[in-house]
Amino acid sequence: MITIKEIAERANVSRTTVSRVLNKSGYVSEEARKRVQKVIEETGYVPSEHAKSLRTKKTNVIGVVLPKISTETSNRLVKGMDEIFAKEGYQILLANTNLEPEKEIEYLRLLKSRHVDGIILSATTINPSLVEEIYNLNIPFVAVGQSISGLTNVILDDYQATKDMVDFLIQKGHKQIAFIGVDERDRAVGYLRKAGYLDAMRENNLAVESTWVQKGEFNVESGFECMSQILGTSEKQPTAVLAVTDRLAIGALQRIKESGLSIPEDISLAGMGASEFSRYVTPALTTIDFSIEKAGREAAALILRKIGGENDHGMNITIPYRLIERASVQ
Amino acid sequence: MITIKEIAERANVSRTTVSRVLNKSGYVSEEARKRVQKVIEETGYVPSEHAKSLRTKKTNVIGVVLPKISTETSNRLVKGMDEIFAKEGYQILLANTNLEPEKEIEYLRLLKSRHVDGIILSATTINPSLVEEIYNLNIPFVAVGQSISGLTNVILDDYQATKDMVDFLIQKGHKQIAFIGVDERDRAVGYLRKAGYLDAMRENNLAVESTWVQKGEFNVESGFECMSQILGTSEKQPTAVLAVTDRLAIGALQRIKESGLSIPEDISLAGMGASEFSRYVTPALTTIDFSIEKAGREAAALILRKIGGENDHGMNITIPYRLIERASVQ
DNA sequence: CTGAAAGCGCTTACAG
DNA sequence: CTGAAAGCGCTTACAG
Repeated sequence: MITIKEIAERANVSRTTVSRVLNKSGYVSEEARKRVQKVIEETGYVPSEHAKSLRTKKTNVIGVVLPKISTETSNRLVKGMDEIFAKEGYQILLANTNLEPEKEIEYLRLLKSRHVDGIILSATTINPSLVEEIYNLNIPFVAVGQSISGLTNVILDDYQATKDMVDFLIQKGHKQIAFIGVDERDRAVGYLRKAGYLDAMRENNLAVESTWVQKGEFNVESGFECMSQILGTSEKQPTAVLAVTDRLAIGALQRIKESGLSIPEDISLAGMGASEFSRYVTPALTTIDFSIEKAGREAAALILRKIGGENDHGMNITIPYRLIERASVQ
Repeated sequence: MITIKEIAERANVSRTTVSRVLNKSGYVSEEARKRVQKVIEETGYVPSEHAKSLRTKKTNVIGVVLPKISTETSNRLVKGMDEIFAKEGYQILLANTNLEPEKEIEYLRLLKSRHVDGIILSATTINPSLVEEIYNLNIPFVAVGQSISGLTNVILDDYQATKDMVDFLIQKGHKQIAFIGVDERDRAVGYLRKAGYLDAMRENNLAVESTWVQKGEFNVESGFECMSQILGTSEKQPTAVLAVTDRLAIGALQRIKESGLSIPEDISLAGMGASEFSRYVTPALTTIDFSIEKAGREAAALILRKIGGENDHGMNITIPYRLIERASVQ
């Protein structure tokens, strides 16, 4: 690999001068600049970012820790962040924890050792040792999806969005509403969305049969099975079902169809997340758009400001959501 | 940021010794090791990868250049790669060109300057100056999706897969088969898939009406419009339609339904790509599974071997595909 | 306008 | 078993 030393020798100047033309800093005579640029052209020399950042303490790399690499949410988040980062000359170093909690701490340290300028964490479950690690990290940090106290958080209003959706169903005349959730250790999707559902039901004086509340996982098959449970074990059949993700909702949709019931005539169905394909299933799915890309953009903008030295003292930004009404609810 | 120097001082040893316990290399007395480890624990010291790789010329980072960050194909590719890389302690540095060709060269240089150990490029359109740049890069390199001569390529058999799908439709009794493609500058998805379609038709002595061959873009709406063209302008209506991506196929599906025709009774429909939701539309979509994750794993494995010093002299690996038969074709 | 020299935080022959 | 010193490829006061 060719270095600044070789460029300097070939152009008959010092390394200092080469550095100056590279960074367009300080004075360099037109003549010297020409010679250096010519040699750089000829050799295809590219300065080493490592050596540079060893001095400058700046890498222009942001570490992004994802719970799962291949979900639509992760993708849209990364897409939103990249929109901002690309403009500012930052790149993303990916760290996929694959839902293994030990990996989070491991990757946080790894990213630190790589001297990323900042870290964005898309959090699902958070435990005290993780939070402790984050505090000690001492690197600009933003959490997305969960609120960690004392840190800067970009959050989705999981609780209120779910409540709104249930209220919407109630307004449509439904009184028997089932719920397909996920493990409550996932505070946002599991705990808060369930709380939103339960509170909305309670505030409207609607009873909740225990079989109406199912716990699934983040995939279509699980939605199918949860729906089987609801259909197979409930004394009173629900007239509407809310699933906390579109994937779960689509699984439920398959199951409802297979049992010969129609949507929305027999059962109304709603999802959450506004995944791309939620509008292309039949019937199109009523869902919540959480504006994940926007969350990504906000997180990126925030971390850039922190890197720029701004101290926001642990502010929270809540991304607005909207309810998308489609044919699956009547 | 705390450095090896400080650890050495606190533990009352030399930096050399600290380095040795860090890397578990050379001899260190049990006593010294204990002292050093204790100090590391206490301080939360993490060695700088930059300084390290400045010496060792190794970063354990692979640059991945993607044409678009938020497509299912990109995601599955990255997922496959990450499965392999995570095991071997490598991380992915993302570069999203957003389909802007100038960005490819720019990012290639940037990745080189960051001393990534290797680069994987998911290529769509390739132009001579890009290829030239790649040759000059002099870094372990693997291309996915397109075959670039002289390089190591992981390719999908776009031509044969499309031909197989058309043959399958013909075998089902179809003679009037329409085709929704994309710009042929995209060699794999645009050019080769179209060639597969045309050759299959010709070899079976089937005429192709010019209005049956439409060119769209990579989204659902475009499939909808292409289908409108086919339905609105063809003298003979096709009895089957093949779209080169599932997204295009789903757009076509919407359009066919809107015109009051049924699938597959009136028109059979096939897509390509086996996107997650292709099975959840109604009717479920017949499609080609290209095993993108596997392509990602193969690409990752290949680049690791190249990094390990193996010279494969520009080998090509073709990933097997399979046709998934579902309800949308009869 | 230019360059010698120090320093960023590591690793690694080399000598003891 | 241990450490002094050189060196990786840059940048940046400082001096001229």
